[in-house]
Amino acid sequence: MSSATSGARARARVEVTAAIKDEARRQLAADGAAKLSLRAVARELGMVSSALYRYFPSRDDLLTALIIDAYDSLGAAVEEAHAEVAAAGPVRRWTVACEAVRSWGLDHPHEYALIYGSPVPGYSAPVTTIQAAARVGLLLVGIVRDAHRGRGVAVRPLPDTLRAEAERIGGDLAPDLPPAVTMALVAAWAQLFGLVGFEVFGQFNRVVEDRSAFFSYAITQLAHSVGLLGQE
Amino acid sequence: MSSATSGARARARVEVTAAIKDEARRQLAADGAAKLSLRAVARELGMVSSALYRYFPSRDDLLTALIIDAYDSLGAAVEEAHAEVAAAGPVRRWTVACEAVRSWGLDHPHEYALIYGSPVPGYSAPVTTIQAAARVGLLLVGIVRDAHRGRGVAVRPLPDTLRAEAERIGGDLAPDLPPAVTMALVAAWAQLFGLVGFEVFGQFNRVVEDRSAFFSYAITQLAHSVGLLGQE
DNA sequence: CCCATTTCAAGAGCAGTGCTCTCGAAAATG
DNA sequence: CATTTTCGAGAGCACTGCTCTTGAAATGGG
Repeated sequence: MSSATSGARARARVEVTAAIKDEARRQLAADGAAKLSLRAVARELGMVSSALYRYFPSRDDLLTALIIDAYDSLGAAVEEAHAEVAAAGPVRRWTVACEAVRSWGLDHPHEYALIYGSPVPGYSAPVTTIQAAARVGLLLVGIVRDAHRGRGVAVRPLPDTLRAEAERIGGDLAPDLPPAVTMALVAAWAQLFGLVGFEVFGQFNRVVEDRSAFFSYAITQLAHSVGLLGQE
Repeated sequence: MSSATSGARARARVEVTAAIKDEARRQLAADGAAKLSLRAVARELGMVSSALYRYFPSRDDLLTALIIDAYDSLGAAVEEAHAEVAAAGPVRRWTVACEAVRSWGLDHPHEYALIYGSPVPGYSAPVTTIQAAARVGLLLVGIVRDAHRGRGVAVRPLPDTLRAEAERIGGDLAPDLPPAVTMALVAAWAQLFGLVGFEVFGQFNRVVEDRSAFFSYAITQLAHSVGLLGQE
């Protein structure tokens, strides 16, 4: 029962697993999560549907694997885009990271819906996905923290009610950040995905025309709100 | 072929249609859109599944009807909550409206997912839904417009690139609003649903503990961004 | 090296789904 | 009253997720 690699057998297993995920990802990107069919995946791979259950015990498990991959794909895309401007100032780094989230969402609408739209399988995400989901958030934290170390950020003061909460959140990942900045950053994090989600899901359809310009404006406002620009 | 009411027959038809939607809404609220089954709805109503197709030509059409109803339900909830503080200042009106959106989302997570999560049926929403979808947005516009008429709102200046866009958007529904306010309002609109969506879909799960306090803080920041508070 | 154990693909089969078609009864219309 | 339209019921098709059994491989210990 050892999960260790036992030679050619184990190698074939990871290969088949990867092939299944690849084909599933293809169907997901083409038709969305609702139309993803285990039987169609198996058919396309030339195997019978019951064989597929040796690799994924259920459709939801396959979907969960795709969710984690989607988080990873988004995280990698954002990190890659950010890496090219890692030496620039915080505003540029912030802008590039946010734009990368938007680009990825527009390029992968169904994957975006899978992770930031309604959670399709069970209700609460397995713990495995949490790490993958945190990548973008952590990168944004890093940008703001560097800016704060560099020259101090100015943000609207925080109500006392939230001081403890902000210190608790900040304690885990950015103890050097003032509580007001931590809280503003969490809000900006959610708001960024609100902006991208509205565009990806067509909520801007008869409202906003020049969506690139609008998004660029909106994330600049967000940069303000976390103290990356001028005084606030 | 007249669609006018032709007596008892037409009355029965709207009654059955309503019963179908009610039962479908029940299943939607209980198990989510993915598990909504035409056959189960028919079974529960004591009719055979094929009879249901006389009222809704497909599952997607039934879902579309539920989407419109969900938009209306949300719109009504927000308008009702707002009506009780219609005489108060703009900040209170803004706060109450945003809180009503959050409450409705937390109370109806599956309906919320249906309209603001991934669009389940076809890709682009039918024109019918647009009106229903606009209710909350229009209410927010009204609050900010009143505030502007009252004593003028102050907002960060708008880049020239977006001036035309802002005037186009504002021209349809709030010509008296300065372009910078219009644009900030559109952004705040999307960001509000980003905040609610993150909470409803569990994205705050191991991050934010006191979500009520956090939300209250975040929408106050949004009120700032549309010029409802202090300077800036 | 050989034999017991595990791993896996294949097939049949079950319960459920959306949807279409036909048929007969009932209601509405001229 | 006769005719047209409307509607419910049933059978049936193609599809889904999933389970169980069967037989052939590959694996690993004696």
